Amino acid sequence: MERILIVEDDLAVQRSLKRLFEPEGYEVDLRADGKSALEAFRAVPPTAVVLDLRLPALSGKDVCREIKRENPALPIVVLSATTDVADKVLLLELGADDYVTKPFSPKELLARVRAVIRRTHTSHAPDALTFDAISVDFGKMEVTREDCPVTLTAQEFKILKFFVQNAGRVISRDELLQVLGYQNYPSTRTIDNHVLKLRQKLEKNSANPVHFRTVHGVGYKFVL
Amino acid sequence: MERILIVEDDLAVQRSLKRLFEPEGYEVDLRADGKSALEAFRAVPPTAVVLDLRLPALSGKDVCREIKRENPALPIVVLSATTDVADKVLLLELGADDYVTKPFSPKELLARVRAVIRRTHTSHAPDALTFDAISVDFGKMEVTREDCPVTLTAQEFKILKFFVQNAGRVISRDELLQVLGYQNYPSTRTIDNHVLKLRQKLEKNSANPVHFRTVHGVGYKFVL
DNA sequence: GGCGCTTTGTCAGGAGGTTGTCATTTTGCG
DNA sequence: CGCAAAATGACAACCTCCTGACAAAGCGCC
Repeated sequence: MERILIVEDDLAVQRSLKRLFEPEGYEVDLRADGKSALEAFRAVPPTAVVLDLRLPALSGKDVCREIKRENPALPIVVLSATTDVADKVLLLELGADDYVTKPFSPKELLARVRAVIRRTHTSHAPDALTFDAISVDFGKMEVTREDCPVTLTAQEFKILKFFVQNAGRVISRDELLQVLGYQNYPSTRTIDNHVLKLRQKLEKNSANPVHFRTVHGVGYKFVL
Repeated sequence: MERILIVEDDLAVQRSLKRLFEPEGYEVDLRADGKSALEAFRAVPPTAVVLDLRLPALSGKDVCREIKRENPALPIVVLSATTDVADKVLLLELGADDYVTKPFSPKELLARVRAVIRRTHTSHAPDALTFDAISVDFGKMEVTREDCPVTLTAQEFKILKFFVQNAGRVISRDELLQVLGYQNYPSTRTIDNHVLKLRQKLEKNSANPVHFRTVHGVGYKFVL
């Protein structure tokens, strides 16, 4: 499902945003300051970001610039308290994709977030990736191995996608659980099972995995 | 063959743009002022427009606005002499799809033009389409199956159209709700029903759908 | 190397969520 | 009012994913 990272320090606004997005089927990740927002963004890249400009610890502008630097494709909608045109210009310069001025209508915010998501979704061409004899198409959610279609479940696909996006890096189980949208962790066996399935479906010899390596005591690492 | 309408009054830049696009297989239509640009645009709609901001006769802004008014889907890339951000904001508000500031790198301009073309191409469907024994005419809103006319309701047709336009891609129910013009209310059961109808009307065996596939936990995918 | 503890691999149910389908109600429109 | 289309609700069928148990493997310590 789609994750929205909401960065907003006012608790009342936080709550109302949560109430706005969750019933619409979005998963909401609430952060109150810029530092923790960046952490959350790095841990699990969300589908879109809703960013308040006035923030403690790290200004919204810095957060915006930093997120765009690391992931230019990730859409950001800024909540701006002022209607000052200079601000808007600045934001677009920083790379924000859209902005809504406070006080904002919930419907409008929702519409704008959806718009930026769709914009990036459709313009984000069917990016695919091939390695070994395996090719992965993220838009179609299709995977083939030696030209044979392999069916992956939604969760398996999420994990594979995260692996591919973070190829080479060691990834903890906790991180993978977050990818699946958990905060209160289910048993650690869960991840193992998913990795098992991925190995069975994608590795030549699932007993001797080449791509989905286990890093004992830490987690997993996807290579190539 | 893809046509690029280039609106640029500087003859030297004209020449270099021509030399940039023609070797890439584009047909180039050069215009030096806004008035003649609009004439050209109305005579033969190009695939994309490259528009200089500073123009005689009619300002680039007006041309941009006018073209977008008549054909919102036509992508426009603006050449802006100034790096003034106020201009950029204005352009995006006028409906420009992208902008490049002078002096620009030819490679970058080419890339951006290609990007906007691809963006619109993927969402622009042909007027008619045939698959299996089914043919769909979007202009006439007619569908036939094995030469028998099939009647679809307005909503069913909208969904079918979106499916066809995004063939192969996995589509969430939320996205489909947006297609029907909703921001929120209807339950996701509604989508299921519409898909059910489409399957009953178009699939050979609606119990084993070939074209309207369900992607468990995610949404649907239309193939072929 | 051998022992024991911890971590991971693997499997088989079962709970819980998701979807297909139908009947029914509500909406929209002339 | 009457009709058609759309939305809702209910239920069953299905699929996933989680859990828990056990086996296997890795690591540290002697």
